[in-house]
Amino acid sequence: MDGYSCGLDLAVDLIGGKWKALILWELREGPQRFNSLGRSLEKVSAKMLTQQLKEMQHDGLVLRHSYGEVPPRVEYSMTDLGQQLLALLEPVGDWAEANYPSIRAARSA
Amino acid sequence: MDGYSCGLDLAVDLIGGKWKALILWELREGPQRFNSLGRSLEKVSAKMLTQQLKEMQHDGLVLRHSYGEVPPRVEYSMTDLGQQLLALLEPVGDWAEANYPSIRAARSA
DNA sequence: CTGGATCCAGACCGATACTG
DNA sequence: CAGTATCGGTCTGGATCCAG
Repeated sequence: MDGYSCGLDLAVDLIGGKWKALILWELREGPQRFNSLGRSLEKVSAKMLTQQLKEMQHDGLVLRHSYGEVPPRVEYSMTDLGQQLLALLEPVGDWAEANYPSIRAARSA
Repeated sequence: MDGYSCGLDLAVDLIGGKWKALILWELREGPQRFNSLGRSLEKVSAKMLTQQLKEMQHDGLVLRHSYGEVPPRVEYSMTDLGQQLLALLEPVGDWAEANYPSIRAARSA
């Protein structure tokens, strides 16, 4: 496991980025184009989106498919690895949403 | 959900920090003292550890108990919320560890 | 449309020294 | 032991302009 102390360490490295988990989430219903992703994520800049997508490609979580067209059309989709990871992340998101009141309460205490 | 676009967004905010998931992990077998945590995490500085623990207290994930002793003794433990979250994070860690070979392969490709 | 390149402010984080 | 305070370098991330 190289420099990782445990699996969780590696997992944080894979999706700890500010946008990566959300990118997977947005891809849950199928491939999306670059600008479509950008609109879905609203607050992400093109620069960040490019950067995070590149890292996720490099980690084997997403796939980039460029149609060789003009004007350009590029679609991003999840790999098998990405889909597996998202499947584990969904319960975390559901839990967070369900416990939002508790978290709010803790924060305002 | 205030500024959060979905539950996953909130979850990333809760444990997206570089050390938070690992702190929960280290607390899985019971309360730990400040320096003990620091040694377990190895590469974390006292400053970072303090900071992340504070945020996690504020979010209701960990509890800080100070025995009013000299020399000081402070123990950190998980709240119920923290334990629930860790339970969901463990499969993610297990998955990452199991798929480490695939990830390595993707990275070196 | 899908980016790349550059600039810049602020956040992040490690090292060090200090306190109760 | 369990932190706090400060300094300074690095990295993040937004804004802007440019290219194929």
